[in-house]
Amino acid sequence: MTTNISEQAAGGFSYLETLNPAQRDAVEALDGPVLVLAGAGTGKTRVLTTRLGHLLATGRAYPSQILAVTFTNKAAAEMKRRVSEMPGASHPEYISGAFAPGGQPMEGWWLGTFHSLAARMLRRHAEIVGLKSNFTILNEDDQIRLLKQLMEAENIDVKKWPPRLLINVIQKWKDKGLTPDQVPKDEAGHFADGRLLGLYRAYQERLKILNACDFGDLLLHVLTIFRDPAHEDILVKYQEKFKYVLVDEYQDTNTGQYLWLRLLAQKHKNICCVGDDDQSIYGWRGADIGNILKFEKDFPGAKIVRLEQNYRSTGHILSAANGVIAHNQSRLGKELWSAGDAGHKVVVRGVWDGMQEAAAAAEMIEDLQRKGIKLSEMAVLVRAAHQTRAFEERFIKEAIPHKVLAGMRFYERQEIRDAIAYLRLIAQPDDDLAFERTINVPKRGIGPTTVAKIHTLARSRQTSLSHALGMMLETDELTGKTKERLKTFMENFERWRVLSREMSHVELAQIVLDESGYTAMWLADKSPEAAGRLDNMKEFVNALNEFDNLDMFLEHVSLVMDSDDNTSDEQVSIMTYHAAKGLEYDAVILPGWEEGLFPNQRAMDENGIAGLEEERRLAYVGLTRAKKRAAVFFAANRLIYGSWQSSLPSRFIDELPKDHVEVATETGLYQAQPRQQDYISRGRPSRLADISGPAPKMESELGFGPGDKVFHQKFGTGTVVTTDGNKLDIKFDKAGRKKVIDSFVSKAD
DNA sequence: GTGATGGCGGTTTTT
DNA sequence: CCGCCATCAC
Repeated sequence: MTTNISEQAAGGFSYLETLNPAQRDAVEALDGPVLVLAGAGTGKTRVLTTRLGHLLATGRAYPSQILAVTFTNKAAAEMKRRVSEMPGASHPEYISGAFAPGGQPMEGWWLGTFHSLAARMLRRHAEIVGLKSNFTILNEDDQIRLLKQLMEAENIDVKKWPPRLLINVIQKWKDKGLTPDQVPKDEAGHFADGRLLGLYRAYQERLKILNACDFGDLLLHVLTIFRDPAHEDILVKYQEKFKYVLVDEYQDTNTGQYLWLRLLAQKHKNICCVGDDDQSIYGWRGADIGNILKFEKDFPGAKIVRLEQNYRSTGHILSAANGVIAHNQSRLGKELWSAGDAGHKVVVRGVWDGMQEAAAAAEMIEDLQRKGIKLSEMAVLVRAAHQTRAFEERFIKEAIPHKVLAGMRFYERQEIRDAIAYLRLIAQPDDDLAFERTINVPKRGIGPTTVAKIHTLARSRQTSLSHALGMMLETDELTGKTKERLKTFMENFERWRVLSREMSHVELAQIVLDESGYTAMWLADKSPEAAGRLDNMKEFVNALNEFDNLDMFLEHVSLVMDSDDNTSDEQVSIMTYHAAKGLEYDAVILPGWEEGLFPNQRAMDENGIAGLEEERRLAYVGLTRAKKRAAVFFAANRLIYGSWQSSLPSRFIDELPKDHVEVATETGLYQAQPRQQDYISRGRPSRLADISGPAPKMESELGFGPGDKVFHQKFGTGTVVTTDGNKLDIKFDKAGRKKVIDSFVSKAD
């Protein structure tokens, strides 16, 4: 089987000749540690895939000996696709099965996300950490519900300590590779009155009983196994197996992922990490740019290659992006250049409010279409998922084909999660969370009291809810209709479990949805969204066809959380900056460049300068997605929590170098703002910032004071109640009480 | 056990 | 303004 490979090796590697010298360097340095600092659009993915193909073509390794890690499922799928097109890698032995549905790693290939690869390892050694190999992977919702239950059992006030917040803290520990025993005592701190560490421990215990783990556990458990001297053989086996390690988006790895990589690469030390510090946008999830700096320390003699020639964007766009990112203090520093022409300047346009912004985007899209750019080559990128709505609505109105790749993901929709819960409970009777989700959906007259009874029994017998209910049904604990219904419920599942062995999971899913009454429930529902939900359920059953069996599907669902209906038709894409990483479009529209929204106020409040710089990197990522056209919008007014707020243009707009910008603002809404460099909080101060902020002055910066009569274009006339810097609290005659920036009102008499 | 009502808090980004 | 909850009447 190696014959073909050596023939390839004997011939020249034609694919190397199309690379520039730096790229070629990065590809050909196969042995030893390599760090590739690759700016946006410098051919990073190309280098990675070519390198992967080159490893195969030169016969250095079989696919099973290469660990290739990406950050997103999309990136993993893309890499598989591109490797398969490599001349040296096209040997059928290597490619067969490379395209697992949903981008899961296939037998033989170890190419995937950190999480999917770790899950695969964990399934092989699950029993070491007290799990069974068919453990379920919890989503965020399950995690929060579970923690909440534990808190209620421990009498911790869930109002004072929102489970969502606490689960985040726990998640951060997990991201750092810390089990409950390893969390530094002082770090557990004041959370939940000092009881968070105990909660963490209880939560992990509970997960074990449920035979489940959360996202962080996938890596954490594997790390635990690797670090356990009693199981050294396992680590050694993997270390020997993986002759070569490739890592994409290295700047976004967190500590746990870093430790995982370092352990795995220890034997052969052939590790190649590709990253760009300027595109590090996952600091909030524990990503540590320090990992880039640590690389040389941990792998002495590492070869460092810089890719700075940009092939993606035209000159003005690239210069604009460079100009913005240059304002960041903490960066390794690099300047991208392009051999291409200057192209068009970045358009900056101010509009009155969010609706006009969406209209302006629609208008621009139609204009670009007339100029010959395809809809599939355009994208609207936003800071936060909720911003997508205004654009979606407007595009529907204007009949602009579009797809939203953010916000509610397919598998997170209620009806889909319900359907999945049914399937989960069939596959795993002990899945308590699925049990709770299905027990009274559709309504069966099983209320909290009954569920509590089952809970109590389950807890005292240390068993699952399903099992506890089974026991209970043999007693007289339950009576009448309740008992009847629960019996039917149990019998249904037993029957479905039998069916699942003899029929395809697709048929099974359809039967379960119908027989459980779930379909009927939505058919009977006359709310406007019921029809859409039924459609989604059809799509769901359809999606099952892509998988060989139920288990594979469930694995996919927990890791991917997105359906693959990537119908790359003629549609404009709407998504977040985070989702856009690694993608490129001819034209990119970047709305919402306003202080507080982008840069996001909370990011700045919580993380200060570091937070601001991460926001700036997002701006950089956004701009560098554009090949030919980029447009930045900001609105003077926003509807926030149902009330209108004036907003100021983002400081990032001022940071765009003038020579590369074309201002297209009609009403003079935009003028450069004089401001101090190191002053973070500007515009409306947040609740948090208020605490330490400067004491409010009686008079605003523009000379408004309490009692002044003022006029606002949107709200009409009103009276100033209080002032705080340039922010006025005004009681409007018609519109009620609003907070407004003083430059948006004028004195009235 | 269920459905209606009203108060309150919340909007960052994802595997 | 929305969705989530706790509470209350049936």
